[in-house]
Amino acid sequence: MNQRSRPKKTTVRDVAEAAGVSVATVSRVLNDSAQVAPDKKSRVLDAIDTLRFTPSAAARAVNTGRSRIVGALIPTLEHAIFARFLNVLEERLNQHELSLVVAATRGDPDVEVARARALANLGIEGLFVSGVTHDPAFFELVQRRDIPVLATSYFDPSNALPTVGYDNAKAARMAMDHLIELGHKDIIILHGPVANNDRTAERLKGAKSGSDISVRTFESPLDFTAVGSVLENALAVCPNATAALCFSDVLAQGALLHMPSLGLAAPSDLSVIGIDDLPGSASVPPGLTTVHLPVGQMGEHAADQLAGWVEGRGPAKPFEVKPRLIVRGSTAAPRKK
Amino acid sequence: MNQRSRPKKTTVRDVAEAAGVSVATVSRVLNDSAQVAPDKKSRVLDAIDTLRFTPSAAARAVNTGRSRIVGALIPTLEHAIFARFLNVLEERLNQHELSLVVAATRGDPDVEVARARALANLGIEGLFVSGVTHDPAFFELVQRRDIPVLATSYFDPSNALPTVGYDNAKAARMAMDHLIELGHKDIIILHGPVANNDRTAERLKGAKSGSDISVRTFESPLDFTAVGSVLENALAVCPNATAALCFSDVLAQGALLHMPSLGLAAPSDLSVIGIDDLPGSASVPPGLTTVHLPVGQMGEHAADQLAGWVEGRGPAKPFEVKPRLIVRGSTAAPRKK
DNA sequence: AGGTCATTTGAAACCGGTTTCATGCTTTGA
DNA sequence: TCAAAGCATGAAACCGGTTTCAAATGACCT
Repeated sequence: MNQRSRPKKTTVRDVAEAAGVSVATVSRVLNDSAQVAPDKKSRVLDAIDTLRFTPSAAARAVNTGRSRIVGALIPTLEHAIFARFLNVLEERLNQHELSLVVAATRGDPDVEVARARALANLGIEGLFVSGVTHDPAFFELVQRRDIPVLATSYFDPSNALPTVGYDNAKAARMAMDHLIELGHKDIIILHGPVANNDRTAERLKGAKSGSDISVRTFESPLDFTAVGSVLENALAVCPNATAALCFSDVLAQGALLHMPSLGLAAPSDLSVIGIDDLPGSASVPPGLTTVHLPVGQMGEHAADQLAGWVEGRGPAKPFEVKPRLIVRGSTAAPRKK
Repeated sequence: MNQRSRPKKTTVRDVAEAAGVSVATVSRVLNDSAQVAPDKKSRVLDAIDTLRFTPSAAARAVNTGRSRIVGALIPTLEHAIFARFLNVLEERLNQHELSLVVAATRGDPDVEVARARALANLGIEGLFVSGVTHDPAFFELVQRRDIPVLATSYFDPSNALPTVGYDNAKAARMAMDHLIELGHKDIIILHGPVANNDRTAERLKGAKSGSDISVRTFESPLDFTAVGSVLENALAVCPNATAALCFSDVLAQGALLHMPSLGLAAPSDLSVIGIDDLPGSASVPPGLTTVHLPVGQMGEHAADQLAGWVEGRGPAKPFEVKPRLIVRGSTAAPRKK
């Protein structure tokens, strides 16, 4: 009752017969797992070639207990910052001969659990997630199934989950300090959705700590267009604000693009600073000052760490990638009023 | 010699023993594959629960011959258009209980073959690729391994590969026609890398056909920043150009952002039109006129078609999603000279 | 009561690989 | 020269599920 008429795959037994050896020997040449006499080896290789034999990954996985697949739970592929991370992650995992299966969670904890379960059922050996805050059902699942989990886009060496990423509070703090050093005293913060997003929460904490500047925060969808009206509203509430700290370059770029229609110029009327450093941030006039998040580096280390973990070289060690302030044209000292 | 001390997984036999039934019965409740008496069924369910049993996907795959994994070969995750496509694709595949493993090819045919091989070795049941042009080794591989392949971002019902996507020539033609209708007669084309990219090649064909307007084409990296100097150079070569057709919104946005520094305003000095309709294209002043490519719809159909194929419901049927012109502020009739 | 038929059920074979273990053959060393 | 050690090899067990097949049970009918 096969769906596609399966043309009875050729197996190791076929190869063994064709080469006149035992299946054990075939398996040995398949994995270089032991010495086999040169002549037999080449006979096996020939048989493999002429029979167009390709070993079944599933059958191998049954024996070895290894699927060589890891999963990544990503809030959304649509944000360029995740796409860049994934790009590097996939490439690096490939070097470890691991495959990456992705699942988007839409930032919804329930979806995350559902997707995690699907990945677990698939037999993933390890899992990447964003941040350290997750549904209890998620933690129960991965613990029950004994799945190594690595948290990214977050750094906290004391967390139960090993983290590879940046300190979000510090990143926000860096942006804040830059504005303060320039002399800004009335600063508004534009941030993305904070629900179920510990990265945003950390940034808020970081921005508000370490100085006595009082800030007003405004939430905006992570969307170039939507930020326009949010910014307009924010400036209505805080007419004396001289600087806007945006927790994502998406928001910052959106702000810069919409300011002209509000009769505002950056940085003279309003300094704008972002976090991420997306491609394009350098190009949006007058050039977006931002805190660069080294997601490429993060991807490499995350891949290496999880690979090491699933290879049995011990649990992943937390690793911090350092954000870096990039000053461009969109920030300056506030104009004397 | 296990890496992680594997705590001898619990198996169907354990469950069978605990529930006092045979393994066959356990398998039956696992798959709802046949009637089993309610009391036995619940005993099995209980045993599964208390033993925290989770079936091995690999073992199942060995018997059924189905891995429930499909692959996607993507030039790069970094381009927003692919990210949007993947997002929808993944979600839709999930509804078919298929998992998606992604591999980036960097637009390099050799990398593509290598990645395809890795995916095949993984045991994927089907594969998405971009466009219909690929290395001979690629075609040999997928044919040899009998892997259903669906080409996306491309539509050509007569191609050997089933295609789900848009007609690239038509999309470019639509943009061109819009400019011509506005009265433009001197048009420059900015396009991304054409090597190993049949989508770009098709767009070039489409843009050049159907009218006697002569165009000059310029290649630019798909990069917000790089396009600035390419545009500058293009305008030096074609000082009388009144419109720029960009084969990707990335290029078009980049052009719009750099024009002020060249002393140019859109659309009065130069009309600019793109293809893609990225998020943000509406926000870049004066609003980018572009040809919307419905990649979300493409993702849904691609997922449905490939799912149907691997479920044995016959090969995928070509499906066209229709590009649509979206007129915003960046195009207008040429100024009288 | 006896026969037919549909429904549950478990023993055992099977899927396609890997791994163990005993065997026979070749070296090496005293 | 003969025992001890080393090596390549194949038979068979095994991994953790699914599926076949025949037996057992029970319902239905004349």
